[in-house]
Amino acid sequence: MSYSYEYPRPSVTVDAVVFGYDAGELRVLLIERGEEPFRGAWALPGGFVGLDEDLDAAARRELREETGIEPVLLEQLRAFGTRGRDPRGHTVTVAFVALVKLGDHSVQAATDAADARWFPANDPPALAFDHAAILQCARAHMIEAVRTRPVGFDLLPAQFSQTDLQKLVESVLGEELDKRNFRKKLHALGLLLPTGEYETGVPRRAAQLYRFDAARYASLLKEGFQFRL
Amino acid sequence: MSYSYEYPRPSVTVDAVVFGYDAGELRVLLIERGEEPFRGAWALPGGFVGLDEDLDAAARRELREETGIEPVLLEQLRAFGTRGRDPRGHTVTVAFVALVKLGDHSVQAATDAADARWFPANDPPALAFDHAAILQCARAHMIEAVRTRPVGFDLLPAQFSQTDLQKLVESVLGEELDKRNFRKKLHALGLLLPTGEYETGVPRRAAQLYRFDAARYASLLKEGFQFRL
DNA sequence: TCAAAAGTGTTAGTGATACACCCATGC
DNA sequence: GCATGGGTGTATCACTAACACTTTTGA
Repeated sequence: MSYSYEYPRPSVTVDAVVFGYDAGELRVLLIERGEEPFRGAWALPGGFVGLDEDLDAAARRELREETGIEPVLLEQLRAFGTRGRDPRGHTVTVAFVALVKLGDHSVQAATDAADARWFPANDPPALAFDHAAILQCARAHMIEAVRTRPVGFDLLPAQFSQTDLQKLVESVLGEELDKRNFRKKLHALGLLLPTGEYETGVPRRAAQLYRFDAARYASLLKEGFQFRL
Repeated sequence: MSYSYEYPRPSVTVDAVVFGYDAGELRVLLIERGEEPFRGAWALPGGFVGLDEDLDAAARRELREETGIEPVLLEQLRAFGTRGRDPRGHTVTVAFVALVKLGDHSVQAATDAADARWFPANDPPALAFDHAAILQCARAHMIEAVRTRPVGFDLLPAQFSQTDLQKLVESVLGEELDKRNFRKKLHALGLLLPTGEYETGVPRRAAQLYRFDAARYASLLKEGFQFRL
């Protein structure tokens, strides 16, 4: 007996909602389940927590194993533990949200994932377990996050135009924003550095590219600064 | 064998940070542990999740059993699963925040709680496990909550003065607010109904008492209203 | 020369902040 | 009559929201 508890217990899993951004659309990474239950269905990547494993370490490990992705930003959403959410028996899952720059990663399914692909976050396929509810919760989390933290900088490539960032924010919020007001706020924050480079290959005037001033953001945070778009 | 999984697994517990408000101070309900580990230490009420039990049901059950309290408002904070947080073996706990009107409840310790008492939330005793970190997280949650949701109405008696509410908000935020501005915002929200009754037994002009217009708040919420103080 | 997006300022309104005095009451 | 908090309004400032045209470029 490897446990010191005598109690019967629910199982513990982690699931990750991995968001990326591509072609003007927020995307979510899903795997096709290669094992029962829900074999052949799409699901969030995730799996069982090891006996002596931190929750976030477990989430990273499952992500790596099932999809080949190593996210920079991974944060906990919350736990889901409704009775009956897993047909195999009572299972509590701790859901995480991860953000990745899509260009930095090519996904490759492995272990118990038959396939791994990006889907539109706002129009996903049917999902296994209660993963639709978890995704829904993660999208609500993103709406909050995109306004109060510079998450756009984790989703976009290192260099991006102001319009790129605006389109991303709009696609998360599901509403359009005024270009001039958006840029005014952006410049007021003082977190954008022009790189001196420009878009290429566009059939119109090329936009200035910027990068995120992470050092300045870190120092502003220490002074109690609150990001808000 | 009562499990259908072959995996070794962490244990799952729930812990509740129960906040009340009394004598101008935010308070937290703690129990004195009657069992090892940490016997005799103060801790958050909580315990093991039953094999087929919803997380919030488990939290309510543990609260009832250990302290006699049945909170109206109970919401999940997040899961804590750092390796080594429980000396008995890897244990994941899902923490909840509950708000109660102190006058409605008298606490009484039971089951594995030797004692149950209210402590100042901002100056608690040393706590078992990682409960100090959980409490810290719950306090941060309250700071956010008190600004964006009418939580004051869950902590105060049914009738209260504007000053009561302001003092509560101030004690959660840890900063003082301007009386006139506070009242202006409060009235702008339109959620306070004067009851026509007044404070009694105070050696000065008695303050008008109000109650929270819960029906109006519910209907405002449906229209996409966002509470903010 | 056309299409498509880049870039750029002003105004009006709304909400936030700062601030001080008189009033009612109980002792 | 005095001490205590109850109750009230105004002026300023900052931020938000609404709004349209010219410029650059590639095809």
